[in-house]
Amino acid sequence: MPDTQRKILVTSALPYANGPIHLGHLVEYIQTDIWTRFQKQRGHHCTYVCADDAHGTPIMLKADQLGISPETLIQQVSQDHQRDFSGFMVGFDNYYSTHSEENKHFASLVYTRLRENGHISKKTITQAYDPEKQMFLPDRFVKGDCPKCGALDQYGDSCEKCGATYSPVELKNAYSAISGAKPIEKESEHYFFNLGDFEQFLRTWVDKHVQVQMVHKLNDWFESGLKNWDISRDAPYWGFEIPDAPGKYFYVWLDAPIGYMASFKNLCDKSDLDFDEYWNKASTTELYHFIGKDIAYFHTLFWPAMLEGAGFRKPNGVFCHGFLTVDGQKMSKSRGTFIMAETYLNHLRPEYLRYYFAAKLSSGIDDIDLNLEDFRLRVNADLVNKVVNIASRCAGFIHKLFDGKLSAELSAPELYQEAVIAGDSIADAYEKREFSRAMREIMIIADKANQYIDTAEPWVLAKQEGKQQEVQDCCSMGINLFRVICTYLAPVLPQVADDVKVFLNLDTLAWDTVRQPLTNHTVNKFKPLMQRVDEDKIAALIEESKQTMEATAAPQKPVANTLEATDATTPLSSEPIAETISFEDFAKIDLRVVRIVKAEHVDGAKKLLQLTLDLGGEKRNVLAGIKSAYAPEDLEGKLTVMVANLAPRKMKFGVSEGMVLAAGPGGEDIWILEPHTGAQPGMRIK
RNA sequence: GGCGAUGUAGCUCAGUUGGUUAGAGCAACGCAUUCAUAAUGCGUGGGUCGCAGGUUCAAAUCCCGCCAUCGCCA
Repeated sequence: MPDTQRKILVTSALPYANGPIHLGHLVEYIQTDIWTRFQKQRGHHCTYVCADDAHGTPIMLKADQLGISPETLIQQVSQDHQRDFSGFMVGFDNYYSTHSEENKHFASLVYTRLRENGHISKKTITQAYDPEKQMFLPDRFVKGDCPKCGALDQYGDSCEKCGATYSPVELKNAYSAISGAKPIEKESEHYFFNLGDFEQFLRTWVDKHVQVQMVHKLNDWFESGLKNWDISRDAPYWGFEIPDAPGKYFYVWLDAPIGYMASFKNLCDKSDLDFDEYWNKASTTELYHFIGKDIAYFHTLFWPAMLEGAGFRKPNGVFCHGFLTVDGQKMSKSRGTFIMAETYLNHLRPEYLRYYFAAKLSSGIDDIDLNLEDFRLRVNADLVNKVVNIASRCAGFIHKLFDGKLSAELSAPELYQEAVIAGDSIADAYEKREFSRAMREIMIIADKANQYIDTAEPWVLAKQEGKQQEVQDCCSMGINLFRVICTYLAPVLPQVADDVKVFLNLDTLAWDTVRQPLTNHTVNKFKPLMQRVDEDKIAALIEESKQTMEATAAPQKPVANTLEATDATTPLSSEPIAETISFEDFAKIDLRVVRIVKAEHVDGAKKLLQLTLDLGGEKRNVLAGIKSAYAPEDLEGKLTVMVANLAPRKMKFGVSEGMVLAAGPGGEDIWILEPHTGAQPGMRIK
């Protein structure tokens, strides 16, 4: 038991209830879960709550598309989410929903207190309105042509082609993404939370409660001025109606963080936890929120200001983490690296990923990369080859020669002591969320254990007369070190921890129990605790991810209620087949197979790559706008197709002598053509 | 375009307030070993610390510029 038992409430951000959990989400839940398990293992009273974020326009519309009620949708999604979390051994003490009585109560309570304290104001604003569907349209639900560059079919807030930002009313040929109708402008009175009232409070609060990297970013926001926050939405809206304001609903982001309170309240009603003890203004309990850096604004400004304004306690810390990339790039559906939690679990054990994330997570906000090859090698080397191996190589002797009984004394007490002392630094690393440091320090103990066994050579002693005691001693020593290591790894590897308890015949792996080594103690027969990550399983995972994404990509397009505009997203409808041409017209275009011998970045160019193409003798320089989709090194050596007789064109960054053929809407989604194997540079395509 | 973060060995990352020949794990290579899930141990090679300047007796570390990646904003 620790000297003083802390009371800690921990949350992860609430996942949005309109889609499945993927590996990107899991960085956060695994990080939080490890930290929570660590606190519990240390003897603190730690409670981990979460919930589905179940309100808002996207959910309303998705339910509509599917022809089900929002209640049914969020019910189903909640089940899927909880299945996935439990599959990854994320051990919430309570998992709830923002669509709940408790949340309605607290959202209203927070709001009315803010209003009573003068922090709510009203203002009439003009927004895009869908006359057919009779609802106001969020920016993302208005589509049309970019007013700057004319790119077709862009969202109402910004252009993906040229990056321009604008308001939906500026779009040319605007249409509602829901009904296809042309939006009109309409006025409505909105309710605002006066964030500006809290500037002084926030400036000092932020300094002490969020990571330094985040403070830099927050300073930006402070300098540009805190704007009042629009917290109301007009009916029809899927959410809670605002008290004394018929037809006005709380914006989803208002009641989402309040969901932390609601979930905890729900747990209090089922247990002996006291809500007020944790949430009263002067609470001495601790409150921490783990979130992604993308939602920092809500959690480091709006949320503490709301709590302050409504007379509740503020968090002790808001911990931001970075995003997940896979093999160095954003998760990509076409590459099969957009991996759903469920898909992962069809192929691989959750603890592999838990360990890998732990080995890479720090307290900072840097993105972390899941490099699949590194993942396999790292997990196999550390967990199986190093850690599990220790037990595996000692257990046989103990079991066969000594009937499972460990020696009465440690043969290398100083080494054992070293491992116990290392626990202080490891605990410090866990506490500070420096998980990568913790894993590194644990592996040093594992290395030392293997070195120890190598030096002791029990397999040699076992063959010698009168050395039985030494065999038992050194193997007992190995088992003892193994126990210490597994205790330190327990927050990361819950299943292994449970299995180790059975093997070692222990009923707890509480942190401090390692101070007392296992002597004269009988252990059970050893069973392999973990298999290596199989290369084929990873390949199968990627393959299934590709297929799943292809399968879901199609039906996700709104089949919806009406109108032609809904299928505007198919390639054929957004760009109809061009006018018929004669064969002679086609024959004028000289298409050739080429090899990309060199591909490099162009200084100063945002979209272009410079390609050196080999036509089988002749070389051409081509500037291609494919930088957003390809890294140069991925192209070199590959074959593709170019228009060889296109007139050279002078561009800002040089002359382009032709063009390569590619398809796709742009951005990451550009695919260049590649001939089947056998084609040779210079061959004409006809 | 503005702001911020990042850029260290093939891969993943450490590198405290500037201070000897820049570290670890994995991978590679050599040797040893066989108790262990072809595991382990010892050893070797491998780096213009993104590029180019500057400050300093001394720079991966501080300053300026540029490049790349990522994010936020207009």
